[in-house]
Amino acid sequence: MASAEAVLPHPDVAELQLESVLHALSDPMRLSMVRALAACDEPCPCGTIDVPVSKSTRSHHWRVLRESGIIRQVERGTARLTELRRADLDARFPGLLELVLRG
Amino acid sequence: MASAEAVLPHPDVAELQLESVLHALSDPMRLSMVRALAACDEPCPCGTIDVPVSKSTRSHHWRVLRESGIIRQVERGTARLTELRRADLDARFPGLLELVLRG
DNA sequence: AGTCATGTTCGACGAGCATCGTACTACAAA
DNA sequence: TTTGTAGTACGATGCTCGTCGAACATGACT
Repeated sequence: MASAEAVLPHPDVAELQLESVLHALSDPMRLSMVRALAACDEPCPCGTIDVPVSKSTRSHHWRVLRESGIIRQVERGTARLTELRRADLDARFPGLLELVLRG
Repeated sequence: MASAEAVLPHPDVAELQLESVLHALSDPMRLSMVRALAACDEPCPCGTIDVPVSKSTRSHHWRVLRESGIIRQVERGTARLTELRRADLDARFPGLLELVLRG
């Protein structure tokens, strides 16, 4: 059958808060997760991005990134397809993402 | 006589850490301080920028901004002349400051 | 000298956060 | 059905951070 996809709650583009975004990106672990995610060119299960922390901590970080509007997640089966909200971030904070990815 | 100026320790341009800068800017109070500072076109005593916190808290925030490399401070008399490190920030993280000041 | 202004430092307090392990949910595959 | 896989939720722990007041330092001005 067609894959059942459930969308999680995400902040709208207009609701993105600079403080929240900066705070989310100021954590080294989350920063590396964002950079790793940028290397994928398609939405990928967040489990495929490995970071040296426990499963629950990783889940926590993805939540922070999602709630600040940096990533978008869609549930498919047991997996949670994750991608950067490039266009939204560029629209709201032009240049920020590029800057962060360059390091 | 010539005004006695003492320079405080500042991180070098090459030492600026993205995480530290983002963390410093992710606090609403510090963000407003940076924006207020940007409105001055000359180095001004940090006391002239008023924020709704106590004197010691304000001092703490200036220290965080200085140690992350966002501002430069020079002592002159009892005052501490403060300015944004625009050129340094632009060199290291192009576009970031402009983006932050725009909101 | 004495006083005022500018700003730091210190200790304390409360809130938030990064981290973990365990328990739990839900889909998939055998 | 049973087992495995992907991920969340919860409670606990320890650290960091924003905040304050009080004390201190230092230069300027009378």
